[in-house]
Amino acid sequence: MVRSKKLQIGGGNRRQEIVHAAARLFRDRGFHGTTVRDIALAVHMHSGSLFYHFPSKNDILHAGTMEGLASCLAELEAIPVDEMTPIDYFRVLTRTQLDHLLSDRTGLAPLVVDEWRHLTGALRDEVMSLRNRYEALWLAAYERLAHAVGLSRHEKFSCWFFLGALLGTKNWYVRGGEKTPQELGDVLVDWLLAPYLK
Amino acid sequence: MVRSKKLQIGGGNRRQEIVHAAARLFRDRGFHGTTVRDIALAVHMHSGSLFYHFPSKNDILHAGTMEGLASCLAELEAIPVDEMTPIDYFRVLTRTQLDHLLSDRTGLAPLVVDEWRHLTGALRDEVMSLRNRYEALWLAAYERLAHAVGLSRHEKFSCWFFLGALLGTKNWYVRGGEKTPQELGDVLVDWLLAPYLK
DNA sequence: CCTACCGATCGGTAGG
DNA sequence: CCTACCGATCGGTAGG
Repeated sequence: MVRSKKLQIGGGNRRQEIVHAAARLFRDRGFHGTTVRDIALAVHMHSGSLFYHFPSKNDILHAGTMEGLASCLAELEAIPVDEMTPIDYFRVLTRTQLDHLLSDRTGLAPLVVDEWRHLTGALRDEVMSLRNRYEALWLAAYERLAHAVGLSRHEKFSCWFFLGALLGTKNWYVRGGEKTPQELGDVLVDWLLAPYLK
Repeated sequence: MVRSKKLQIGGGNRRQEIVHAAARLFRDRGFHGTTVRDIALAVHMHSGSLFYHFPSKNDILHAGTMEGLASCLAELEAIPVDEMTPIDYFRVLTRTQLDHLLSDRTGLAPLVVDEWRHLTGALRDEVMSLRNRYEALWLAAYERLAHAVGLSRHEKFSCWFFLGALLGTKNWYVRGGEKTPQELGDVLVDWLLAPYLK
């Protein structure tokens, strides 16, 4: 809670620049494949200066992962679940998630999916507990859907299959191709639900 | 093609030991998070000795990825597609793939899924061309299935969704849990096909 | 496959 | 946030 004035005023933006630049490098080269000099160069700093903003390289990954995860959660939790049918809600959830993942305006999404694994100790635990909230949201949505349309048992496994299909898109989706991320979300939901919607 | 006698006779096993030990380290710490000294220690060598067997650390990753991918392909291509219905074939394919991925007797599977991305140049190209054969096999199987049971259009996307669900299991499957890999394969196929099988 | 070693680079720090 | 730097470690090599 105790932060220097400098950090609160001027530091905030610079911190974010560092995190976002690092995120893209981590995505392309992996966490351990990226050096602090790579990051510093990308934000036009000298490598030692990074450590004025962050205590360690690990903390940069941690900050990026937490920010990316929090922003994704915020988007998903803003969807008015109580005003929608289970099917509509699930469709909007999927669209929103895919847009977040594939448009990835901040570059942070790949940290949340993959790179966070390189964290250890307390930094990793913090990520895991936020991930639990994320998974709980999806599981609740999937179970609600399953009861509404009569999907099979094994809802826990099925939800994870679905999330695998969803997050796996980042390995093959091509931006500017024939579908926008949101349109791909519709294809995904239809793939799952087509036989139940007739 | 020209190999020293030493490599052909005694070297083969030692080479495999190195590759398999390295694979588990790459899986746990990532390619760049693993040092040649880590690998050497795991096989009770001195770090310099690795370079008697491989020209570089990259070549160890390459060898592991190619071996893992080739062995997976061999298992999948050994399934007698002509003697089975599209549905049965697809089910056996899924079971076999999940057993390969989740039992992972060699430790090479994670290289094929993730770590190969850290390769560059010709080594990466070689992996990609073998991966193309792998993807073509799955796409053919999925299309055959789709025609047989009347799955929706977008077969390319759908197949990739399915592969995402399948390969994504490695992020959450717990060995020795309530399902064997093959049983999980059945759950996965039922998840996809249940409404069409009634 | 070991011994002995190299130049380069790593994450990070001290002092301003 | 820069300057100047550190000790440790990196992937890899020469010579046997």
